[in-house]
Amino acid sequence: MQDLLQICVKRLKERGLRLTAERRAILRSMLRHRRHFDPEGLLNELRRDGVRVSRATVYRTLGHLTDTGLLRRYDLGDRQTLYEISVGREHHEHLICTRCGMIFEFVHDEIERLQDEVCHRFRFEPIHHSLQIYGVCAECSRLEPGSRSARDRRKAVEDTPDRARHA
Amino acid sequence: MQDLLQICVKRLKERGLRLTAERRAILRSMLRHRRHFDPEGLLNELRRDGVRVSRATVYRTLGHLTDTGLLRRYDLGDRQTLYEISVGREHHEHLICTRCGMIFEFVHDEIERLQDEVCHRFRFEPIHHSLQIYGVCAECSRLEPGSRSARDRRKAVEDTPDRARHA
DNA sequence: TTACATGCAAACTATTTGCATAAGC
DNA sequence: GCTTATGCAAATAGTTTGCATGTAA
Repeated sequence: MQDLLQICVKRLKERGLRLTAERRAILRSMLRHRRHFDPEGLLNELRRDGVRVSRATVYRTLGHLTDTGLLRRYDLGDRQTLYEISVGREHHEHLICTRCGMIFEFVHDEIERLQDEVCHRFRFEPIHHSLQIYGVCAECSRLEPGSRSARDRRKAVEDTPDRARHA
Repeated sequence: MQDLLQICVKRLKERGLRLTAERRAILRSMLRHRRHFDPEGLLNELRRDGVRVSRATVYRTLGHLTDTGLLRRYDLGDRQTLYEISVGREHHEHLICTRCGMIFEFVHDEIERLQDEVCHRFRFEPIHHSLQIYGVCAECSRLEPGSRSARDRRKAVEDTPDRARHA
């Protein structure tokens, strides 16, 4: 994790981006995430840690980090935008439970290979991709016969952003 | 196309949804699209045709049609939400050119099969999925050495919503 | 010292909602 | 006639931007 920070700092400098106190704090905070995070959540963490940083700066910084390839941005629909560190992490796909909002990840080489094949056929130069499968996770189909929308449920669990939310 | 209208009308009635003049106009308008369309574009078409309908009604109706399975909604990221008729159309994936905004579609049974396999492994019950590959299309990599963002370009071409935008 | 970054508040975009009125069935 | 749908305008959520001020290099 320390070296990840080094890599990020190096990359920023290479791009002529300045290492401000705010950016340092944002890097530190985002590097704590094993998985994805969203801008608002990151902002909350920063505030909780006593870091004074504006929402605008968080958005601007996440944008820069995405541009420099240090972050990947995923648009999961329903107004959910997630970021995750791309350094040292394989690209992966998402299973999104529409009941509890839980997001599972999986890596699938063969699917990736087939995508490349398609791109080649279209003479399309792929930069990145994003596969989301929406449905009902094992726990939810076991526990809940009714269904709340992912959005409602997400609001209810927003303090437990990174792990399974089942009991 | 006439029968598609019949199917839609039938489905609405089954769900106890009323066939208002506005909904009729929305159905007529959306059924003209061979491919995807977006809410704002549809609204513009309706207005162009002299139909008086509010934006709220368009959104509400598209929501209903999606709920009843007559439409599929795709969230392509970068604030693009597209709809397309699902009746009589296979599900497909998207190649999105980040320079010209052009969207290509492809169907890939093997990728779908592998997805089902993954879902099964996770005991995840898939409802729908969405695969987007972002990159540069053949024309763009040939024509334009520089690159405008998809968003900028999209604004420039918003009057040609459904076809290739090259030359 | 100078170009780049920040904070603030206002703007923006896509979408949703409350409520009074209108109209299918 | 009862219930559902509509239009309007205001609300919402997420994100971006203009501008004066601050600061890394």
